[in-house]
Amino acid sequence: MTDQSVNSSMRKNKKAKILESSLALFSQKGYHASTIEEIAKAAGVGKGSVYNYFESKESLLKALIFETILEAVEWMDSDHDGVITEQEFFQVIRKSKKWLIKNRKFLILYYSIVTQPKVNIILEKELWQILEPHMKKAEDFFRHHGFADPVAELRFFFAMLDGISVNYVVDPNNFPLDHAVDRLIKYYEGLLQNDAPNR
Amino acid sequence: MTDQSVNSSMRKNKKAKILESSLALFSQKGYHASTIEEIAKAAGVGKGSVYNYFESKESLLKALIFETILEAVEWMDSDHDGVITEQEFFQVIRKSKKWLIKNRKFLILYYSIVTQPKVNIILEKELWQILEPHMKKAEDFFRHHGFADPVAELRFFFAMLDGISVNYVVDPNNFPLDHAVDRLIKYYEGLLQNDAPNR
Amino acid sequence: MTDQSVNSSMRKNKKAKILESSLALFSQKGYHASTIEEIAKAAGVGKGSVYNYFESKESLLKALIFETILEAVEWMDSDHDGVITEQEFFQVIRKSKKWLIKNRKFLILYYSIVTQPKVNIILEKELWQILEPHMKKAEDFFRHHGFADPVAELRFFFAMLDGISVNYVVDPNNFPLDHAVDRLIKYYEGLLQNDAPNR
Amino acid sequence: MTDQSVNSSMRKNKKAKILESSLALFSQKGYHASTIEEIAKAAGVGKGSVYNYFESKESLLKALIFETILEAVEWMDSDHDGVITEQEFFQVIRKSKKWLIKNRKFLILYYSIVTQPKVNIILEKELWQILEPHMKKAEDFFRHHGFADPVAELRFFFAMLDGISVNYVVDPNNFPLDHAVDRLIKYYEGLLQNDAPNR
DNA sequence: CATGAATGAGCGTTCATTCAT
DNA sequence: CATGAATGAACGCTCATTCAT
Repeated sequence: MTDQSVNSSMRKNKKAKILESSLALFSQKGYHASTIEEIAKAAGVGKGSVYNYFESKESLLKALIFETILEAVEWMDSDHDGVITEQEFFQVIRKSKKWLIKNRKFLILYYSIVTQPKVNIILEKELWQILEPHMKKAEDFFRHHGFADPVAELRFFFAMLDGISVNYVVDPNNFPLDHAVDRLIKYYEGLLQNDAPNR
Repeated sequence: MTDQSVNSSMRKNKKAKILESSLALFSQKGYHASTIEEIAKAAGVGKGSVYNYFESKESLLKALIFETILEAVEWMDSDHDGVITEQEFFQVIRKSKKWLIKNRKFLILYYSIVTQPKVNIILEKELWQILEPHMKKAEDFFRHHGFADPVAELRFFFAMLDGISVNYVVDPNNFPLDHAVDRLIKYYEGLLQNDAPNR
Repeated sequence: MTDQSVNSSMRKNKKAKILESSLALFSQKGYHASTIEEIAKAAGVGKGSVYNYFESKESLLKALIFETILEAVEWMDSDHDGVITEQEFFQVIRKSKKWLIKNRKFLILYYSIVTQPKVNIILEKELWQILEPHMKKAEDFFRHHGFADPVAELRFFFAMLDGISVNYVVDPNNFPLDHAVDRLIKYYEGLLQNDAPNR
Repeated sequence: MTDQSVNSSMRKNKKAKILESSLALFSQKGYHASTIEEIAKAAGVGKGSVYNYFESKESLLKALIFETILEAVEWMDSDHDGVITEQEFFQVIRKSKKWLIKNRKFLILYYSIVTQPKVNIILEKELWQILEPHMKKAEDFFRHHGFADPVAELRFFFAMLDGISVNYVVDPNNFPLDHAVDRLIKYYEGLLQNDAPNR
């Protein structure tokens, strides 16, 4: 057992603890309803300390989101060769499921933020810079498989993932996640093997 | 119709104006970030007047949501015979698209609310009472078409709708709504016509 | 049975009803905590009507107080000959007791008002004009009975009455009103019959 | 003592300053008519600071009342032997006078509060717990002096004190406090020395 | 006169942020 | 860096008062 694996609350650094407790609170009560004092208390630090690590409540939110997004991108994109194979495509879906389960709290927060235009605009630009290269690769994947409109195809694909995702995070105990992911995989298996029609 | 009844701004009654402006603001800035004063000003009424029509900010939110949900249910469920035919099923999808476009603001609000557990709990129970009978009918539809797990099937179906919905409302200018709806329709056409495999 | 004796709520005029219900509410919840709307509702009239009879909430309060004070003065001072006899003096005490019981609500209000300097100043002057002549007569009573400082004597006498009064109105069920009034009467009987010492 | 500890206005701690200024305002304008902002300003602190020391305006009021009551009980009851002698009884009266003068503001507030049933109920129970043991002792005093109804006797005694008290605090410049206290003392001297009649 | 919808000043309270220690 | 007392802008909400009907 390495030193880092010692249980969370024991010796994580303060910044990480603050991120952790703010994620827990934001996802549970919402961003506005969570106070800096609660976050600090949950992180086991003083209220003022939060401001030693983050400029403001809003920048804490941003940091939280980017941290997880970057982590996710990293995690998904294990192969950096710039091309997505069919095998990798289905791999991503399966990985998504695991990631979804692990990052439920984050996703709740993410969807509640992303649905607020005023807030969304702030994130949008920066997020896009991170995600764009990966999107391009995914577009190419659909393009190379002969889809007439790979951009639309990609957005539809993400819509399906979002649909599953949002339903799972909101109701993790009842939503049939396995069933849904299976359906999605079967769907794209059919679509990709198929000769032409749906493209 | 007397002269006084043609008063200023289109003579919509105040309650309706308040609902309208609060929907606009809630969907744009979020529930918490919108203030009663803004809502009142946008509705062209005094701050205190809001409280002549709604008990509190929260009850205004609730009213807003239930009003639209009930309208939607009514609108979707034109045929009250208790059974959904295949034709009606595809009809619902097509109607959904129109409703989505018309109720974009509402949906933004809805998704931002539904992803906040604390708030969600308040709505959940009451909403469920309204929606349950319709869900049962939809379940029966899948059951009668030979699906092994109609409940899961239904949730998957709604996940797909949610996926399209949430992507459209967040980015209406770029999301390929028609493409996505077409894909969805084709998918279910395949699934329903098919002899067995996917069920 | 005369026409006026028909039960209160039946055909009292509106002004009287408003005075009645405001007294009930003011004494129960306090002046500030009672709203015009409550008063109006309790009086069975519209909110706006209160303003047809009284200029403001404050003037309603004033009217309430002066009305009862004048009534009380009238009631106490049945004999207008300008002189208080010993018999009349004890009569007043006994009458006070009855009045106390009848006007408990008023007295609660009165004491809560009189203990607020800012408010009290408003009343003080006007009240004094009403009460002064009667006070003079009472002073003379003590003076004629040989008290060295009739003004102080009078104030002490009223302090005793106030003491009994405030204790009774605050706790009418437990305060031994009869006992207290008896003590007071005996005390003054002793004082007045006595030859000299206490004066 | 460091230099910083001699800060501005006498370095009374903030909580004490807030209590002081709220007492001044409550007694002058009444509880409801005094605002937190005024209190804060008078105490030389920010509005928000009041809430660092007191949960709410109401709890500030309660703190104010209990603080003084407890102090008073302590002050009056110097001898804790559980028995009141005749000498101590008269001592209490004389002490009361001094306390009255010192705590005029408090008493104005106290009487204005105690005459509002709704508010009174909140205090009543807690106050009673503090005062009860002392009342019992006073009851015993009257009992041991042969009074037929010591409970009533005690209440009458407090009524007399209240009468003097309320008249003094409302009109401290004109009310003949010394005269009244003398009268009261003489009265009880007579009553206690006397053989029997009045008991 | 009677009414109650409309109003906005003003309240108690919250909370992100600052800063002296 | 760490802290939490101090702050005041800003909020939701109340209610005395007005006024069109």
